[in-house]
Amino acid sequence: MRLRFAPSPTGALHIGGARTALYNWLLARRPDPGSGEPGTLVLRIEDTDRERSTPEAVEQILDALRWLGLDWDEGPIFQSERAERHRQALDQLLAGGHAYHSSATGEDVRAFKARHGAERGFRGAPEDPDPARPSAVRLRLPDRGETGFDDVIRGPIRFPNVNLDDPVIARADGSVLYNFAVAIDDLDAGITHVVRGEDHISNTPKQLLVIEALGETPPRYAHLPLLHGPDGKKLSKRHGAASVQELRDAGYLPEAVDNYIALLGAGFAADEEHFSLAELAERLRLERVSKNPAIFDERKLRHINGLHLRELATDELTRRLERFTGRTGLRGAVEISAEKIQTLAAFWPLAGFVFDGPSDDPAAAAKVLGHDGAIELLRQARARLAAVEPFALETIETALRGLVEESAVKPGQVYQPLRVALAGTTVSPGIFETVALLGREETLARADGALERYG
RNA sequence: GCCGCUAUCGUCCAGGGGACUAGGACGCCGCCCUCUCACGGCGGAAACCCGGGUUCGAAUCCCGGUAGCGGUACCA
Repeated sequence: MRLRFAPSPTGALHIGGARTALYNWLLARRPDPGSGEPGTLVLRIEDTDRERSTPEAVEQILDALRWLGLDWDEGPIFQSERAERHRQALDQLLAGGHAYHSSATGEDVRAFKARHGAERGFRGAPEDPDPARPSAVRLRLPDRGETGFDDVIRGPIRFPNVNLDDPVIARADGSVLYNFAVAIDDLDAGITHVVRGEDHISNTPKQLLVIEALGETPPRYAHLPLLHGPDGKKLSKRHGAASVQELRDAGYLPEAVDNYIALLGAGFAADEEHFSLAELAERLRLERVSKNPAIFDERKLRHINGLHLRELATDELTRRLERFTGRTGLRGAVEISAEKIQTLAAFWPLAGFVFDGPSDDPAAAAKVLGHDGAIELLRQARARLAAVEPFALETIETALRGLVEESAVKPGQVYQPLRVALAGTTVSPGIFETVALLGREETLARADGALERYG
């Protein structure tokens, strides 16, 4: 199996494009069910639009792919670097009478359809090339018969040739168009399976016709369903995150992103959905991929992210969190926060107080410390903590639970004022763990600070 | 308009002629656990687009309609 993926080099790696890349990668990274041989993955860059595909933009795409844990065996191959070969194939078609020069414009095509009916494909009149006035090149299509293929996911798809326009395959300036270039490149790279988005279904007959005119054998095609935003429309910025880069910035783990986007359309049995890349590669079966478009649901991504996050060893999670936040010395706080966060971004709002001091949340203070007896209980908690020996998790817990029992109050009446004194907020990691991490000196200082301010 | 693809809970997936009283997950609601928030556990509400046909029997197969989406460039 030889596969390829060809992201648009516009800087942002769209989530749909990421899934296409991932599926190709998964398919290539496990032994072919038939031969037992591993597949080969070719990266192709469609970079003919110089405005959008700068070297920086291309590098951003590659970076996003690497972040997802994907690699490739050959490439990147730049479409722009293959101009000579494209020119040669074009000459071959021209010489063989499969293509012809045509200066027909979009206007001419519309006029043609007005005469022959909207469903009638455009057929142009061949013109002699005039060096003074270069013209575009169109592929000559047959009127009879149909062009079709057996989609691995969807089954047979057929297009009556009579409905297809003679496609322009080269511009007047000699540069070739995507549907021509990609067909040549797939052939030359020996691609056996083209796995891409559903938006390419109607491009397929054009590519097939090019390959046929060249007398070559086409690869197999599999068209993946598209990904949409929660409103059913094409996924875009206003849906929150539309690119892999945005997901990374939002604190998602690459293994969770891989897991979730692979699930959208994977058609796995419903009993499990928490997978590593290796497990995904083992299970993915193109024939089972769903045919309907999926809606990207960030809430489910969060859930799966939480699963992968809690699976990380503390040291590894610490490493990632330190890189994400740009801070160091986070390990202790990570240890007591890990089970409470779903994304990397959730860590600092939960545990940042350990390093930056209690956050200033007057509403929380008023709500908790304003209660009858809260200040007094905080004072007593402070006193007990001052006397705890040694200052460790178990002894701290014993001391505070003792206070709860002896005061005959609900646990929260002791813990919440203390929490607000230490963290500034009503939500934090476990109170005993927080006290132990802060240490006696810091804990007492913060308790004193709260007593002074609100007492 | 034309060409094409698709149609099961709000969402993602199972189920592909009888095992369907349609299953799981996310989300939502309730309860339990509990120092807050999470995690975890238990329970609940929630779907076969519509109409024909085939068949003893249709969510499942066929046809039509409708809807959604994609394409319709001298873009990729």
